[in-house]
Amino acid sequence: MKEYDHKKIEKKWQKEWEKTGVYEAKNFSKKPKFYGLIEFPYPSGAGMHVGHIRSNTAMDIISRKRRMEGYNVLYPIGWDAFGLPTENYAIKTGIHPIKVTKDNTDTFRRQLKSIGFSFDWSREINTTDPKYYKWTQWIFLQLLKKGLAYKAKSYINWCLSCKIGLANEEVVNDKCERCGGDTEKREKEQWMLAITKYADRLDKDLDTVDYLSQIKLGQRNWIGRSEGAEIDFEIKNNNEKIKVFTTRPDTIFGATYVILAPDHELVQKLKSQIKNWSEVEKYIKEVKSKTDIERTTEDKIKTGVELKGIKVINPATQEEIPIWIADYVLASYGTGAIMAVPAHDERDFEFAKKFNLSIRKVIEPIEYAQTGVDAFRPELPTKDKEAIFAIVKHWKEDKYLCLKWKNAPWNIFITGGIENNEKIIDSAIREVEEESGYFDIKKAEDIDHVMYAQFYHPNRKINLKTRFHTVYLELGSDARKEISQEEKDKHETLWIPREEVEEFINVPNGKHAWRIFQGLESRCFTQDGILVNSGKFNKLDSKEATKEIVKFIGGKEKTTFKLRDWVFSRQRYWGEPIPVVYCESCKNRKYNYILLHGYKRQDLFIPWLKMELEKQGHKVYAPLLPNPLKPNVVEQVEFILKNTVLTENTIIMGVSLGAVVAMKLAEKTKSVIAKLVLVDGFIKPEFTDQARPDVERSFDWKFNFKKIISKTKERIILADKDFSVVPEWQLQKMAEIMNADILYEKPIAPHFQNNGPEPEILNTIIETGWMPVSEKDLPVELPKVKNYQPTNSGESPLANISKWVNVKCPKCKGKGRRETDTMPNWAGSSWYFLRYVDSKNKKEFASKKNLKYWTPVDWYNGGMEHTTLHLLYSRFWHKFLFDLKLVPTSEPYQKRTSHGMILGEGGAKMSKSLGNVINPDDIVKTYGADTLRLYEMFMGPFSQSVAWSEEAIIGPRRFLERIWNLQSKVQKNKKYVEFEIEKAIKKVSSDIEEMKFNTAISTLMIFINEVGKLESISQIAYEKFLKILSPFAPHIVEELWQILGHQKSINLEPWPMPDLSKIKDEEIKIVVQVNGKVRTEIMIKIDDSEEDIKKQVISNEVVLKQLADREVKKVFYVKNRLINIVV
RNA sequence: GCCCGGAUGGCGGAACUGGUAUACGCGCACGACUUAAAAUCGUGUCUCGCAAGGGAUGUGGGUUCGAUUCCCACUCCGGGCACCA
Repeated sequence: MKEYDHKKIEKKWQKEWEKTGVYEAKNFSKKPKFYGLIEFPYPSGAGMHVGHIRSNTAMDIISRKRRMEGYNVLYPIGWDAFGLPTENYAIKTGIHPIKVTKDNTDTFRRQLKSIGFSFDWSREINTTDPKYYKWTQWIFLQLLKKGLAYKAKSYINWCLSCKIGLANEEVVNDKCERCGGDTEKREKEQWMLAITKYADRLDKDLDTVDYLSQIKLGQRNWIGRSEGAEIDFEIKNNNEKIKVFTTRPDTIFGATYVILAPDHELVQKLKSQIKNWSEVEKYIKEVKSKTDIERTTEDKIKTGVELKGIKVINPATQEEIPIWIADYVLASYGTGAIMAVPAHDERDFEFAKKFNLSIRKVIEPIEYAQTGVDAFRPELPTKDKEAIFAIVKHWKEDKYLCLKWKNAPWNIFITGGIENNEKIIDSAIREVEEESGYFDIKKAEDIDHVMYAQFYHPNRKINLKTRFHTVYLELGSDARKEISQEEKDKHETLWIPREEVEEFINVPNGKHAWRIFQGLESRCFTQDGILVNSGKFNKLDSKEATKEIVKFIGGKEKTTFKLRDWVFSRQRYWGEPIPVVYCESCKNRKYNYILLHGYKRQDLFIPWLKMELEKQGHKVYAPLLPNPLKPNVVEQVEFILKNTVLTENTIIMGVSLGAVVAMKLAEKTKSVIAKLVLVDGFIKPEFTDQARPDVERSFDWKFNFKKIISKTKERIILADKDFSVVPEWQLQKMAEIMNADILYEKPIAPHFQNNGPEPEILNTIIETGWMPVSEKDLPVELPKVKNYQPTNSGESPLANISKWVNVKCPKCKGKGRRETDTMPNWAGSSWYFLRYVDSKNKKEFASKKNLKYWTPVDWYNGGMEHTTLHLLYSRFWHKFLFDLKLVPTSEPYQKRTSHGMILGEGGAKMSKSLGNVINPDDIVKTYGADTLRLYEMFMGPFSQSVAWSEEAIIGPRRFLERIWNLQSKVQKNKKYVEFEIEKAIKKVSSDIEEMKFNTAISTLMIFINEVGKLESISQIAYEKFLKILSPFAPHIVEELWQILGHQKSINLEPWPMPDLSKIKDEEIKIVVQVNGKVRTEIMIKIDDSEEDIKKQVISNEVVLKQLADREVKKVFYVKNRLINIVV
């Protein structure tokens, strides 16, 4: 027997696998498919981190097991190579990022190969390869076409000394991470992606996937769905309204002022009416200059300024209330304005206290007893009652009078009902006298704390819904009357010292009242409760009241999200160029618009659009069409043709039936026209309102779509997603046969009938000047630059290359200017898993056939740090591609798990500066890849962070050596240790599925320890063992497999199924407990009856001794496990 | 401040769904082999106690015949978020 020489063995098998291509996935196969995915690495200059190996090995183990289980497995690899570190390195050294990337990926590739991962290297991808990013750019263009990519002003972090824009992660405590200098926020036009349009689905569809629960939670928190209402507050003596978003419409009667975000657009609009404008302006300036840190930490104390001279009307109370601006209200969330309800919101409460604003209570707390003997009994009637809670102080000591009830589980203060017309304080004094006998009251005070309780009263046998007023009483002396026997039977009275009261009181309401009384709890009550001071809504609970009140004040139920649109621009070099060209002349080109209304005159739609377009210098023809109430399409088409001329400068936009007229016009026009825009249009009459047969009969409903296409340069279909009259499939068919772009939107008013601007309509027809590069000209390749430093103006270094920047406009062929921003790192990684299924495709990002076969990803493992952003972004892109029918599923990943980090020795993060970085190459050299793999899987639970240990790695190495040495003990004819091996197979199989690799390995070790004690081992058992070890340590296993005389790779062997019948023991050991303490063990026959076992145990010597003469009260038997005797 | 994890021997950790706490590995100690050392193999290794027995899973309480596991309160460590109406 040779010695275990890991270097030789590992190299030998890595070569062999590469030669035979055993790990290459076959597109299409009769076998079931399995797609396992790891996050593709960023090839940094530091080389591979041992953490990469941990997660790669885990998926490798699963993939290898799946292959042996008969799956066609895809386990691909590639490089996420765009990004800052490489660019910063290029800035420092002047070496081209392409070269840096090439060197780094070469290192990574060599390192990954040295560990023996079963990647399909034939599908390797690289996000910086133009053949790859061509498709990243292509997806961006699709987003642009659908209106999901747009340019907007947004803030970037700007380093004053480096003079470059910084990513959020480069700003640490408001300082530049590179130079330590100051940073500020600068406004810049940036590309944005409208991920918020997918917020709802990104949230809801989490129900359909198998992600770890923390991951789902992380996603949900990030999306931040919150349901509430939008409510208008009218400004007095002005036509403006303040739109407010609130999740608590039930508290509106308590809204005593309104706050706008300092940068809310209304603030500027109201300037002329604001009497203290200079003060307001000063405040707005101050807020702008504050950094995030100042805003969020130092400034927990709230600041703000009243807008003097204007008031708004509270729509519920009709009161005039003041308007403030304050920076704790964010312009970016909800509507950028709130109604402040200081009595029921902590922040508003704090603000109101500071500025002396009025606080009005409109919700009183309620406690529902749900368990215990006083639980509410729905079958019994409920009585409403007013009552008191009396906190009574001792005449001398700091003690308080409490009652311990005898028939109910209550430790509580004195309570009692208020009788007719009785004053609250009088009622408290009377109750104290009745229940305790004390009557010398020195001081009495209503502390103005009211709360409800709904519970069952065991003495009175009814449900009560009681409103408790809290009263404080102080006794003057111990003077006490005799109390009735009836009271004595109900409860005992106790004096409890102040410190013990909170612990003693066991009714939540009582505890709450006490804490309020002690000043331990804020008087601001933020939960749901019962309404007061709310007019006709009094006595309703929050849930009921919310709906009613929204209806009453004409508000709108609305869901908002914390999620913000995705800032997609980077002023950097090393990223995908954004494939658009800016064309000034296209932006400024003036058109002749023809706007066509639908059935009846559409006053709501046309006027604002006409105004808007004319303001921009376009000519607009928007006639009232003949017979709008009995419309005839043919007649209307002729009317237009008679009254105006169609030229190549004409844009026709039709709404509803107007869209039909528009199509017919396009068919009839002599000159080609610029654009045809169809808003909620249709091509079949049965989808018009059935009450309008005249519309149906107005013409033959035949269209010459070929002609329409040839006569229009561009065709756009805009549809209200929720407008039910025209079904989605018809819109899609229209888009298909007219080769039109289709946009689904959620307009402000249904069917776009808002009487003010509908932003989506404007977006569709107003030219921004940003022209998409023609798809056939993709990719827009990154040009070579001399210097990677961003420009002084904050643009990317690309802006300096005039040859690259100055190009023809893709539309008018006039002078154009390329976008010099590049895409963020997240772009290429949002869809890379789709490319793997067809990585060399030149016509599509991946063929539908391959996508259909391989996607979704069955199992995706990655780091916890990527579970919010990367996962969300790629889910968004995937849903978008799904909507375009380009991918077969709406979710990209069926299952997502995550791994813990590997920390340096001692528990600190591995870093160059600490000098605790472990180079995997060294470990592979001294111990071998198999040892490294085993160690990383064995070191701790996979999902948790673990510190590296130089010492502990020897354990797995010794284990492998023991396995190696065991080969001399293998005997063909030996009876095999079936019990041990079958048990191991079962445990290892299930542990791998649960990613419990550490216990799987310990099972393998236990097996080897057991077998090592024997003289020899049967070949059958040894081979089975090698099979279940093979995913963990593939090299040594192949070698031993070959030594045993096998020709074919062990990879091609089937995964062993545990023979459960061999695991079952005839006789087993069970534990005998007396009073829960282990006393002895006995052997029983498996599945012996409880009776038999009891008999055996009772006569057991040890047990008899323990029992002494005590009587056996009870015996608990857990089948085949334990028996507990209670005496 | 909020959210999510975690806390078990000298160390990494194990324990199914509430049923023998400390599997497996490292380290350490002793022994065998050796002239010797390393390697290897064997034995031992939570703690108090001679033993019988008792005590230990961050702390305090609760539920239970029985709690590392469930509930309540708290402490410490790690990660994420930042006034989200």
